Amino acid sequence: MSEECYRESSNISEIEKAKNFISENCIEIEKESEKLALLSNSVRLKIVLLLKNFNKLCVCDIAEILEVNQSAISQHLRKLKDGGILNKSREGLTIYYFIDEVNNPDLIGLLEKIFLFKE
Amino acid sequence: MSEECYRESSNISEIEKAKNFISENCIEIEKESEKLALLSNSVRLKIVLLLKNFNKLCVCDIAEILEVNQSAISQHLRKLKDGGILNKSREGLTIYYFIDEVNNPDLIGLLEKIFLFKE
DNA sequence: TTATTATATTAGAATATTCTAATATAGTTA
DNA sequence: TAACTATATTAGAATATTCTAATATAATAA
Repeated sequence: MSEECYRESSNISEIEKAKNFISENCIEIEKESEKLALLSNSVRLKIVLLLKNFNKLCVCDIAEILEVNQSAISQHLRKLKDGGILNKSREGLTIYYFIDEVNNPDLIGLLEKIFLFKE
Repeated sequence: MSEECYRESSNISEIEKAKNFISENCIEIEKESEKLALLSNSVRLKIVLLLKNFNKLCVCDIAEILEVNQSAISQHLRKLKDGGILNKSREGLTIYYFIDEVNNPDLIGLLEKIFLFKE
């Protein structure tokens, strides 16, 4: 697929540099886009922000706070956990979710960068 | 939809606080999740990173660099522009896209926060 | 004017996401 | 043990996203 235009390309070498930049960072970029996709759903973003502010919460509390049903919340939590953003711990029947800060050393800072509002 | 569990809720007032937090910030959270959605597609994320590093690029250069066809690139660029992340300028036949830094004062910093690699 | 070039738009197919409803699982309690 | 509670899983409907192919638009050049 040759998409190049015919105009005197101002900078063939710039394009080469750009191609190298992409091929060198492609895998990391794709990984990052997947993490961003986890945060790009507003329910999931709310869950992560809640856990940032309230430390840990159980499934049914999250469902009540967000007024979203338990099955949907469970499915979102699973995605966040599979994506390495959250972890969970059991206390009897109750399962608490929390941000996996070990796996995401920059997440809190990132969220603060995204959200300039103060809580 | 009452999703609350019957266990002695450790902290009714915490849940109230959490509900207030969500309702106070709901609109901003939804807006941010839409911005994150723009960056959560790997082709669009690559476009933004390219424009961060190479200042401005035309549609066909981007298509060539990313090896994605022109129509798809145009459609992604439109989304990024509609979302306020990019702007464009025409020079003859060629249309250059660039990051709208006025509208996104924190975007560059955010991208640097996301990508710890150095280019 | 006509042809050419770069970009934009559109329709629709293929795919992915998210929710609901139903059911399963696994601790807990009687 | 059986009943109950919190959470997880599943199937599938509704919706959204992304790409391809075809075509349109707009600036330029002949």
